[in-house]
Amino acid sequence: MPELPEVEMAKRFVEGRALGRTLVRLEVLDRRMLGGGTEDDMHDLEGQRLQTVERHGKNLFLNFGKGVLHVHLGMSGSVLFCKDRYHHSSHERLRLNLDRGVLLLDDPRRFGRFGWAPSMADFVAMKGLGPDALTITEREFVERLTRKKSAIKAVLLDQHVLAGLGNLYVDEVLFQMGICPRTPASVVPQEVLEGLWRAVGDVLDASLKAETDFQNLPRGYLLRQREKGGMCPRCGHALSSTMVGGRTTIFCPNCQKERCPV
DNA sequence: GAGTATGTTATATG
DNA sequence: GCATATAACATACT
Repeated sequence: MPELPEVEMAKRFVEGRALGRTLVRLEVLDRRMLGGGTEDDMHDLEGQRLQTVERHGKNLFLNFGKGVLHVHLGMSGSVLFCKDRYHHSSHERLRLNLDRGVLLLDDPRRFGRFGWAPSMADFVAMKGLGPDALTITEREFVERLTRKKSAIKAVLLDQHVLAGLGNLYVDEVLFQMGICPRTPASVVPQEVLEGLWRAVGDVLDASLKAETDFQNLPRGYLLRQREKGGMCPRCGHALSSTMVGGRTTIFCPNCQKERCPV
């Protein structure tokens, strides 16, 4: 589920239910998922009020004043809320008992992480994350991509370059721009990189507008076809599947052959 | 059983 | 240091 738009939805969800609420008791239900900080650090947040909720890339931060609770949803994580404190979900890993209601982190595959950090900025610096994909400037985007020799898909997936895009949305923006996923970033002309920057913003905005439901995306989006193994929404050619940067990559061999080294 | 999966990190190799 | 590939993590689903 979680790339940038899904995490942004989770942020809004938490804001709507828990902003201003006091964390009465925190329960770590799976220590294997502990990321930064110690369990004691997390318990120090008890008694504090949730002041703000922030996001950087795919990372979510609940700011309790005395530091932030960091959450990464991994491949299968989701945030749930229940009014009833006796309610349990099938794969809950972290439980935040509030003065009204309970926030749960549910994650079947346990690829997610949670922990404590002094602030979002500290966490981002410590991990060396690139700028957030939704707020990066055109200039910075071009600067960060233009000298990379790796396949452009691998560069866009690298959270140290740009934080927030995952496998599905990278395929989408490359499709929108007609760029072959294997093209080295360094051979993409500057004006095309500028267009790509715009495509990143447009695709993320469209996904948020669709509330991350692919079927609600505009016609002409690759994400609507991905499951069906179907046809290019632009030219009708059969979509291809290949591996780039170790990930399954769906693309249209007809629309995305510009400078393709394959 | 095999193959696949929206993520990240460690490790090995050139 | 960079680029690339691979495995590992843990679980669910087809």
